[in-house]
Amino acid sequence: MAHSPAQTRDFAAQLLRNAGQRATPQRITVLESLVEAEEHLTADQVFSQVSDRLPAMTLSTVYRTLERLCDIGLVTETDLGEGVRHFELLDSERHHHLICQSCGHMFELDDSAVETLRERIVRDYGFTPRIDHLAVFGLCAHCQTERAASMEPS
Amino acid sequence: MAHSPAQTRDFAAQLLRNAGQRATPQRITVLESLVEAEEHLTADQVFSQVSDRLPAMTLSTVYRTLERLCDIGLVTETDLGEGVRHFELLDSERHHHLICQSCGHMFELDDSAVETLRERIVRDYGFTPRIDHLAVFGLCAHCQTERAASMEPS
DNA sequence: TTGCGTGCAAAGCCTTTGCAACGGT
DNA sequence: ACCGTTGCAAAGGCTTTGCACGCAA
Repeated sequence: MAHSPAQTRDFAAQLLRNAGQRATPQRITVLESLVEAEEHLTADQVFSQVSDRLPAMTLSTVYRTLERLCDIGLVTETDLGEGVRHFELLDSERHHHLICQSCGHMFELDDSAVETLRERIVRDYGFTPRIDHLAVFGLCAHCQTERAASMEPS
Repeated sequence: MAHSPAQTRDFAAQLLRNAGQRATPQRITVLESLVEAEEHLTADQVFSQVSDRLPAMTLSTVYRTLERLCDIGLVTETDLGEGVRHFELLDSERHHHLICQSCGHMFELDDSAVETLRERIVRDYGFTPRIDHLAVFGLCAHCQTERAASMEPS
């Protein structure tokens, strides 16, 4: 299932060149770290990952690279409401998150749940939504029963 | 339809006291400005509004007040993806936004479009979502046709 | 009176930017 | 060789925090 390191690097370099971008080691490695992560990372997390292989890497380059990757549609940016942006590879496997405001736990939300919303927006508003990564806040089942219990003093 | 200034102030003070909070002029005026705005404001916008009436007001008090108001459920926080947080009164009139990534224009999205999503999350995940204010990015009808046109050179 | 809330100022974080050196193509 | 990229360092914008005074209850 997984690719060998070399394969991933070549793959990343190809993606860049196909998009008409220069395939610099920095860009390749940033992309590589997102491919390997298979989940959303903050700029800082990308930076630590990449630093291991490119000691001279800087945070500003990470930001500039991530911005570029978003521009060419290889990466999406999501705000999980923590005051930090998250970045992830934009592949066909869209997924979303349910975030419990009480315990902070995160659950994956299947994209099929969002499909209806997407269709209605297109149909009713002629707007093409780009719902790549939704973050929905609320209360998880566990915290919900817990909260209900604390309200029954008897 | 609209309330008189005095009514709004009393209303705001009541809301605070009912929630077990001290009704200080600062808090009342922040709440008041959100009631009058009838839309989402940034902390800074609230600050300018309130400053007119309370010259000694500070931004940090605005932030502390807004945080408190969110905690007690009177206000919601939304991230419209501009690196700034927006706050608004949480009343029954939920509304959402479609934001065009090309022209930046914002359209209102009716809450009914989100109802299905809300129901599915409850049904399939036992999670109680709090979708008070959704921001959906994408392309508006206008920019869409424009983009399509620019891709037909003939 | 008794804390909680506020003003002020400073710090903290994440992110962006200017500029000269560097390195893909 | 050329022009886009990078490293470095500094600035920038939004938000939070410590502390002593002031005020709602």
